[in-house]
Amino acid sequence: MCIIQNMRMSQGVEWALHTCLNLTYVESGQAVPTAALAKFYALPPAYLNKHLQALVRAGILSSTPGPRGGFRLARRPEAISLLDVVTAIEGSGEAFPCDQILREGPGGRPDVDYRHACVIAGAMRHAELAWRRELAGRSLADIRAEVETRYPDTPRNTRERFAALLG
Amino acid sequence: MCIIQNMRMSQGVEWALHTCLNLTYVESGQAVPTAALAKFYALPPAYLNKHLQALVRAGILSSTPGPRGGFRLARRPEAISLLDVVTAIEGSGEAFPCDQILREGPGGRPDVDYRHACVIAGAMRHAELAWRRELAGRSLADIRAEVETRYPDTPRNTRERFAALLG
DNA sequence: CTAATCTGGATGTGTATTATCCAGAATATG
DNA sequence: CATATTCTGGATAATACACATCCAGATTAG
Repeated sequence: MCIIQNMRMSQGVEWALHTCLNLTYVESGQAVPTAALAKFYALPPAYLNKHLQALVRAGILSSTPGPRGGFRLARRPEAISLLDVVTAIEGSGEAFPCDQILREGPGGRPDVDYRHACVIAGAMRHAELAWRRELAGRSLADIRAEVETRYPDTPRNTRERFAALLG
Repeated sequence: MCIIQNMRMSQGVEWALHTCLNLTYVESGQAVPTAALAKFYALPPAYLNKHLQALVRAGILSSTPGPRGGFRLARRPEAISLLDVVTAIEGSGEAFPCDQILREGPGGRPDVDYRHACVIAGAMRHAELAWRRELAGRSLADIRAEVETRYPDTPRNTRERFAALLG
């Protein structure tokens, strides 16, 4: 009966955010392979690796092949925003798809780009900017600080799990 | 090569927003059938009708069956926000899908609802609230006023097109 | 040299979005 | 009252996309 749907970002965003956050607890210089990062949350390794590759392309992670290789943060946690991670996985395209239906409307002209001229598209873009601004204002370091305030065991738990997985 | 995707809302949102905006130009009391609303932008009538039904269920439009029937706004344009229309089509679910992967992590517990406990999920929700707030702050009347400032021909064009379609 | 690991392309699978059609109900008009 | 018009909602089909796997090739530690 209903066609109601949900604008959803891919689950990979969740994987990427948690994985990046965990990597802030790895002593710098040490790389973590896909297999260990996947086991951390029981994620499918091959597919998680695709997302890790996207994070490397975005300059958020760096990768090293070979034994003792894997992934590590490419920048300090203070310099990685939630928006950086979201954009790396989801792309920077707008959530409101302006198909420029005004072209077919009265007074519509084929030479006008209604993605810019349309007031509705502008309003939707404006709202998305507010969303991006919020995400850009929060770094992995901010998130980590809040986590440690609310769940003091997290650093120990995380490091122990990594130790076990890398053992 | 890439798995980069785009969080996208359905195209129906664009159809619904433009259609509702056009309906603000119809003299109240008059209903416009699906066929006319679809021709306005050369949209598929049967599918547009599904979206119109969703707008009726949301209390944004009211519908009348029979000859001279169709759809009209159920409230004044000042009382219909962009968020109302977006929610009617897209639903009110969150765009960030928290799959609670923390359950599988160190110290993860099956009895905790990580959609609330997870700091990352909270930050994503916070950003979405900023988006919703922007959309809730803009009414169809606001949009119409901005349209008329920038494109003074719009009221005449819209009414003429409706007159032609309603014959 | 060998084993470990990343990279990126090819491919498969299932779900969601897009779209159509039809039977049934409601109603204006003559 | 008969008829044509229009909405409603269910069934169904086509297409696109998200999710997932696998493999060959490149890189590097030991």
